[in-house]
Amino acid sequence: MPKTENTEIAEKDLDQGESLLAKLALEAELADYSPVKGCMVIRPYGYAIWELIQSTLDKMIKDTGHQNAYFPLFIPESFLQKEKEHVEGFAPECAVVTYGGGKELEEKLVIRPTSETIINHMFSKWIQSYRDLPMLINQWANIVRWEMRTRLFLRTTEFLWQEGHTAHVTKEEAEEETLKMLNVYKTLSETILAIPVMDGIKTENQRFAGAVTTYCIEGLMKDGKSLQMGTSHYLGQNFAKAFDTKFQDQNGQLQHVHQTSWGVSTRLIGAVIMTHHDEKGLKLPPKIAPVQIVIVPIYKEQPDKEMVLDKCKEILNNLSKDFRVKIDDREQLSPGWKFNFWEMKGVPIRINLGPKDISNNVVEIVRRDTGEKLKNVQQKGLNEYLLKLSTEIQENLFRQASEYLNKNTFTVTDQKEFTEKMKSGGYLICFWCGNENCEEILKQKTKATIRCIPFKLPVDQIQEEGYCISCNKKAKEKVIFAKAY
RNA sequence: CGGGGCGUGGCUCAGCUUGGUAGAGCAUCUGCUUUGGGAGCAGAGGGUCGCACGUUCAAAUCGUGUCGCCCCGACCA
Repeated sequence: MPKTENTEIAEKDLDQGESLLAKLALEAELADYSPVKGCMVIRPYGYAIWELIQSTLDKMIKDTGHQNAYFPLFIPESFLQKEKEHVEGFAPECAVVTYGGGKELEEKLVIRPTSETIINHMFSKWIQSYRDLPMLINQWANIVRWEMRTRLFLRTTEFLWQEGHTAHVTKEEAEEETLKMLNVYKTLSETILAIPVMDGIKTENQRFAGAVTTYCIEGLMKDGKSLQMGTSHYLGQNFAKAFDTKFQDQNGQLQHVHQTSWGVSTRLIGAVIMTHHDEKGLKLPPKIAPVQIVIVPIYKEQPDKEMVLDKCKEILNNLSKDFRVKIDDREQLSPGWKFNFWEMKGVPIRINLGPKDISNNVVEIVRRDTGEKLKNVQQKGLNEYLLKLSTEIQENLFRQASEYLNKNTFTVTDQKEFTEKMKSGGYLICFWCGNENCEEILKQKTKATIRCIPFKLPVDQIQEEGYCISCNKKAKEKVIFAKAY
């Protein structure tokens, strides 16, 4: 595989691709394969990451006025069929229950691939007047989509997510909501997961089945492929019409509501894995690290041991106020083994503590993001020091990922260059005439698809008009192409 | 659904071509020495070789079938 000049995409990453993802997820004990094909078990360490993402996002969702609720896993088959595009989009990947209680069911039950239909059914009951609007609901749930090909965290048959569903009086209000939540996702990704994203609009090809407009955030993974990390849809009145979700306005007129839906899933954990790692293993951003600091005691003989462990506990107690911290006091394992173990698990900060440090009232600190060893850090004021360091690591991971994104984003104007550059992955920005066929031709050639029509472009790329990368006709839209998961 | 790979102690795998008493490393247990970047020595326990049928005096090994998982492709808000 030829290495393009400006790219830092390592050849080994290109080769390993997803086996790298599986290796990291399995080794770091985030997940395991389940006995059921395409499904995975999220292990405690992986689930702890999810809980941290979840609690942060849950607060953001509530802070923007939404309330949590829960709707059933089973959806009557007839519901799905009420919206034409929706059923066409989802039918092939639905799991359907036909038996219950030992009898064949009168109406088959679809295991939710998403909940627009059943939620609209309820909305149409709950919404009568403009005074009932906006209705702002979120649910945390599991969903099932029968995918042909699965990958740990990135695409599994069952996965966990959050789906927001809102209903509004006007189109404008609903569109504003759609963009507001997309922006929440962007903030979550950048400030919590330390992953920079491209935000934009999906082309018709990739629009959510039943939506008017689909917006997305896309992240560039370390192997050069793009990952859709979140979507937000303006649904217009499509579902409202299908489910007769109407309200009476101030003039007494009946109108259909304007709706949105938006979601992110456990795929975000896959994004973290594929963005932050090196040959030693994961690098978890402090804000979602289940263990932010691990203390490794180092001792030789008995009197040392007790003294070292006591000191470790003392430090743990102090740090516990500000951090998720843990002592690895397993006796049978050598310090060296523990260093490698916690590095593989992605713990952002490690403290090595031995007799020498204790006699000098210092500790040795090792940063996971840079590998840097910080010797002789004073025990006095350690919390403040580590709070600062933790922030710095969080920011540094984001900075590194941003640099990577910038270095692997190119503007291309002719097809030869496109084909050549796409070999090594990354984002290619170019003009596109809007014809789906043009995208298809390039997809056949390079496997790349249009990820989105970006909201913002680098300053030097602002240009009113150009020529379609595929057919060379005049084009107004600039799009981002990439190979995708 | 097509192509490929795999299935052997808890884990990673060798053994299969050319049938002949099931192996290694790691892990576990015991003892001693160790512990600042994946510790050493000595000893011990643990497997009806995915399943079924067949060939054979004899099958982890050969044949047929079957089940499962993984990978690649087709598919995919």
